[in-house]
Order: sequence, then structure tokens, then C-alpha cells
Amino acid sequence: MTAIAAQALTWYDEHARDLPWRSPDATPWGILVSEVMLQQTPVVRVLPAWLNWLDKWPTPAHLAADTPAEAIRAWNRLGYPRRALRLHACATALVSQHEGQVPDAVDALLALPGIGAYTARAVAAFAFGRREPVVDVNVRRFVARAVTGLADGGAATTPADFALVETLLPAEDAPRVSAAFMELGALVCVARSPRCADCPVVRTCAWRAAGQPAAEGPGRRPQGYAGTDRQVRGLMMALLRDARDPVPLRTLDAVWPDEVQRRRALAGLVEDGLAYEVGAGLYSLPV
DNA sequence: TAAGCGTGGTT
DNA sequence: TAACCAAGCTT
Repeated sequence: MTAIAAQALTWYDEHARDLPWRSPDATPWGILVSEVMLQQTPVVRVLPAWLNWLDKWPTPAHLAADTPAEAIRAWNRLGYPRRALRLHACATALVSQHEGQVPDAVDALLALPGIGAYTARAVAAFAFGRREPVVDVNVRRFVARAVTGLADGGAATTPADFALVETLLPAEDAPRVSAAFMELGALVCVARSPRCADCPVVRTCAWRAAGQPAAEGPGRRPQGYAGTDRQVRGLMMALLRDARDPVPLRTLDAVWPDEVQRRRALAGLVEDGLAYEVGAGLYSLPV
């Protein structure tokens, strides 16, 4: 095993958070749900939603038997409600194509709605113990610093990222090493103020040795939210989620002053399958 | 390939 | 306080 993997494992044994989807009792379905919920949403907000979701839909068949609208409601305010829609579609695909079971092969996982390069490998590793490089933003940052000597992992995940992480994984216990890398990136090797004093690989960290140079190139594009279509969509989705009956257009219209933007936002929601016009000027979640 | 997609906590 | 950040996916 590489030194970095061994050090990360030792640290993880002592410092790993006790998260329910890491429990030996967690099912592949529970782990898959956690991974989808954790796409761009912090752990603290996922926790209650995950517990409620698994209580309500303990298997893919339970979710597939319910409506997309209920999935979107249970999603609550986790953000990016398309993920709820895709998770429902994923459950349906699991029932129709995989006998209601979560597959253990990366290729099969990648073919499911809402499951991309990261999530497919995370499920293969954490639910089935497979040796797959699990590369999220935390792992990319940790490996970029500790191994490559750069301040961050760059704009997007590349095939080279998977290849590099793969070389760090031991033959045995690879999923725990991946979890350790992720946890280090999430708790110690964080983006803004890394806690190098608490890091198990600080003595060999390439970024540290190079004097912690700043990130190269232009930073990420501003992620502005106020005044965007996303904000308008979010306001409309909140109304649709909380309504038991179809919502009149004029009620949706009340969420935002600009008519052009309102029209665009609602059309986008309908286009994405998050909203349906169930009657003349009446909208609801997909049923 | 880069833009679009929610929401809320932290600095 | 505005900007940053968060277990990405899809087109």
C-alpha cells in the first residue's frame, strides 16, 4: 500500500464521521440515495432528508410505486430538484431492468438516470466493495495538493484524475481508502483554510513543500443566484411542492416581477418535467 | 466544453 | 456583505 493511503486510513479510523450511509446496515439502495443527495448538497442538510427518504421508500420498488411528485416533495429543499426526478426514474429503471436491485458494475450504474462518473464508482466501491477510483471535488483537491503540488484539482474531472487516484488505491480495502481521501478533503484539506496541522500527510505534501502556491488560472465563474432564472424556478417549485392542489398561473406569477423571466422559468420547469400544465393555466408537480 | 441547474451556511 | 463553497449530472 502507498504511504499516502496508509496514512489516510490510519487517520480515517480515528476521525471518520459516523454517517448512517456508512453503517454496515446501509443497503446499496441507501448508499445510492445518499450519493445522489450529496451531489452538491452538504452532509448536514442531507442527513434528515436521507433518513426520511429511506423510511418512506426502503427499496427501489417502493419509490417506483409512488409518484414523481411525492419524490420531489420528499426532496424538500435539498436543491436541484431534477435530482429527485432522476432518482425516481432511476428506481423505475432498477425495477424494470435490474429486478429491483442496484447493480454492482460501473457500466450498468452509469446507464442509470442521474448517475455519472463519480456516483457510479462511489456506489460500486461503497456498496459493493469494488476497487474503483472514487473522484469527487474533495479527492481531486486532496490529491492535487498532496501528490501533484497544485492548490486545487482544476475545473473539471479528467480521465487523468481517475488514473492517478487508481494508482493510490491498494489491492485490499480500496473503498475505505477512497472514503478516507474524501473525508480528508471534506474536513482537513478544505478549499479555503486547510488545516494542515491536523493532516496525516503534511510531511510529504507536495503543495506544502512548494510553499502552498495559489491556484493557477482564472477562478471559477461567478455562481450568482440572485435575479437568475434559477432563483425564479426555485420560487415556483417551492409553491408547487407545498400545494396539494394545482396552482393557478397567477399564483406562480406572483413570485417574480419580470414577466419575460417568469415565462422562461416556467417553460423551463415544464421542459424539464418538473411541472405539468394539468388544465388551462393550472400547474402541478408531475404525477 | 462550458453553461445551466437550488439552496443555505460560512467568511 | 458579497463572494465563496458544497460527495455532480446533463446537454
